Amino acid sequence: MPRFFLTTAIDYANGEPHLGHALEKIGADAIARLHRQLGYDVHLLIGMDEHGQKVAQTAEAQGVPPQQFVDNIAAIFQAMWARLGVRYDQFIRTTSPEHKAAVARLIEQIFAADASLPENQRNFYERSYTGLYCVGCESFKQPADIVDGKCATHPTRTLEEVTEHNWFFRLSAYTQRLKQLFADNPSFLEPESRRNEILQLLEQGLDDISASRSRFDWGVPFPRPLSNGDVQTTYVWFDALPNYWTARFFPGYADKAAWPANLHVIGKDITRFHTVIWPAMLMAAGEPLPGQVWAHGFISLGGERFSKSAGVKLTLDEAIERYGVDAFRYYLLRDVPYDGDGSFSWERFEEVYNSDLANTLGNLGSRSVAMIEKYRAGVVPAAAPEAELFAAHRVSLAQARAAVDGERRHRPNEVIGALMDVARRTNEYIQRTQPWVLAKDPANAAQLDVVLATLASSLAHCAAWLAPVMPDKMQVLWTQLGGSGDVAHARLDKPIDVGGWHVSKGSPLFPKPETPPAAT
RNA sequence: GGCUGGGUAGCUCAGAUGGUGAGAGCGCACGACUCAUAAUCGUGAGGUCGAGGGUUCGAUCCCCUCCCCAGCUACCA
Repeated sequence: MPRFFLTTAIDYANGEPHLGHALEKIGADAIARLHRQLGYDVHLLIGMDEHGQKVAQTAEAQGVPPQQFVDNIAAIFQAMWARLGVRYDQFIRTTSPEHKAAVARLIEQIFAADASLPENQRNFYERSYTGLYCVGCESFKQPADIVDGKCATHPTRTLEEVTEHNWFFRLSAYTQRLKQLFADNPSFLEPESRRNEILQLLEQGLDDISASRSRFDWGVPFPRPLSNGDVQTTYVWFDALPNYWTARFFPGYADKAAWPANLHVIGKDITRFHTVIWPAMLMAAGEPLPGQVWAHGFISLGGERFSKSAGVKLTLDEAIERYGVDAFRYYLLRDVPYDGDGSFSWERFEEVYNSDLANTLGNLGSRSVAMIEKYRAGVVPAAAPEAELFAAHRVSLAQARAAVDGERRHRPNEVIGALMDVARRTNEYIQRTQPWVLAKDPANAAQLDVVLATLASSLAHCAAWLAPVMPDKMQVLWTQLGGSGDVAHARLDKPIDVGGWHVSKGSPLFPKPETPPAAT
């Protein structure tokens, strides 16, 4: 059984989960579930990035010890993932002893490699860093952040020139090897638009980066002191990024999280870290590289962008409560192309819910089950589905397959599109064959058998393929059709035989709300 | 400023190595049907394919200029 180890970005424990977090996790969850149903041995890693100055500051502002603060945030995130049906296999936290020990291990691995290199080529070296420091932000500012000689966010403060002595990582030495990586393996980073940006960056050449910092201590102590004896704190690159690699050092995960991962799912804002710094670190440590980095787009709300640090304008609770978790997952995955940006609006949500879920899919389920009950006492005839219709269905399913692990991989919205084609085509088929007319004359019994078997089979495929998107609702549909057990165990790469299944009509899968929802 | 990708029906988008009538879904209008969640099916609506110029027998798709949008341009994560 092929394994598929995928990760999502670990979320910064500085606030509550919002729409942007949800998009990434739901997308990764759908990708993971699709792979499970295609027979992969899947390991989905999710977690929290809990160190750094901001977390320490926020905790202090709330008068809480930092560990207690991040424990609380982590619990909130995990509760949200549970609520959203995000089924991860491992939840990693950078404050875990296992992670901290493994970070030190990775750094030591690089030092070990350095031992055989001439001094001017060693990955880690000490250097003074001089920059303009904003007291307001408590961080160094880059030229882009500076307006008229002042920090853009604290224009009343004076920027101070501050010098720090740190451990540095010789990122500049990897420019050529990274170029080679992208030349040899273009799909290392997708989508292509993001890859182009990184290639451009590499053309400009890379600067070395800090590996340790002195101004905060909420983090992993850098394993080696500076020559002056100071022990500094491991900087974010060497603390957060390695979580994908340190996951296997947690008890019970040595095999499941065995390095390398097949896929890193990240937001487009952190592409550079994952496709330049992270591979360089791994090269320095002599570790294999992850299979692929997939940089998804963002979702906006009324034109305002969501990011990890943006304010919350829409609570996930509101979005979930409107039409239920599964409808929310469907809407996000269907309307936000994973390789592009999308926007959230209540009007659009309602439109998608009514059109796709209630009218096309939900109603197809209702009418099909009703007819099987009415005309065949609830038993799906053991006839072969109609050949021509299924030939068309198979084309759609092949497209869906390609959107999982084929040419168009990691595009859940295309899986959804293909299955909606199946549903629409099946509705047309009903209209064309008019089973209610066939049912009036017993001479048409064989023909009616074919039609009803075709409907049940079409729906079973919809349920199986859309289960990764809407786990609960598709389980209900599957059960209504008479499918046994867990729809999540239905294989997508094998035919589904529905002959003899006992259908049972329930309440509508996607009921329309009694009163129209409030406008945005 | 530099670089990259875009600007196609009301909305979200697909598409053509340049050539009979430019497509899909949704929304809308009209018609059909009744198995079904007043659902479904069919038909239609006529969008200067961002603006101007050029190449060509012919461009929305090629070239040039311009306008607009998004992203990237490296130590908050």
